[in-house]
Amino acid sequence: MKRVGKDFFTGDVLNVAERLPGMDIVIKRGESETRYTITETEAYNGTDDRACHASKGRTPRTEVMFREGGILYIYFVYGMHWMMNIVTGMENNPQAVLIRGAGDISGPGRVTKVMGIDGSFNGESVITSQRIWIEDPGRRVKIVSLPRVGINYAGEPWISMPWRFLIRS
DNA sequence: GTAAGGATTGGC
DNA sequence: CCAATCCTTACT
Repeated sequence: MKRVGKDFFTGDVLNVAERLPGMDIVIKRGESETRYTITETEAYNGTDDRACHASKGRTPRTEVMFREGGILYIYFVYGMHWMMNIVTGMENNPQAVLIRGAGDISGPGRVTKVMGIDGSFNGESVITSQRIWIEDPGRRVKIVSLPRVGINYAGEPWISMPWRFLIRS
């Protein structure tokens, strides 16, 4: 079993966000497992990062981000899209990695739609879950980092931080 | 209770 | 360019 464990997800969000592209998300439904290679991520880095939901404090929605890394933070935006994040870091240090692309899927809203991810996955542990986890096949991939998308409201310097990570194709 | 706005997407 | 669509948060 190549399932990625707790030590990886309790590490710093920037390290996790940069290393996830090239690893696989595995979704198990019934007896069938589907693998999607992660192609794009973004890091949301603690209470100082004005683009991170946790910068507004510990609320019912952001509560999962304050827990120990390795669980999912799933939320609903624009009245139609689910966003999937993996919480990272230690307890009380709210961080998460947004999954923006996997396999042939481009865009975070499409990722959750194709994978069947919704609010029922919020707080679920990718370390122990029997329906979603991460595997590391040991692929060598080149990573490009760029500014994050859709967070202009956060202002500088957060708009310009190169915390979006993609596989260089 | 009310209001504003969003870590997006698809269509014009 | 802009509408869709509803949840979360802040404020009265």
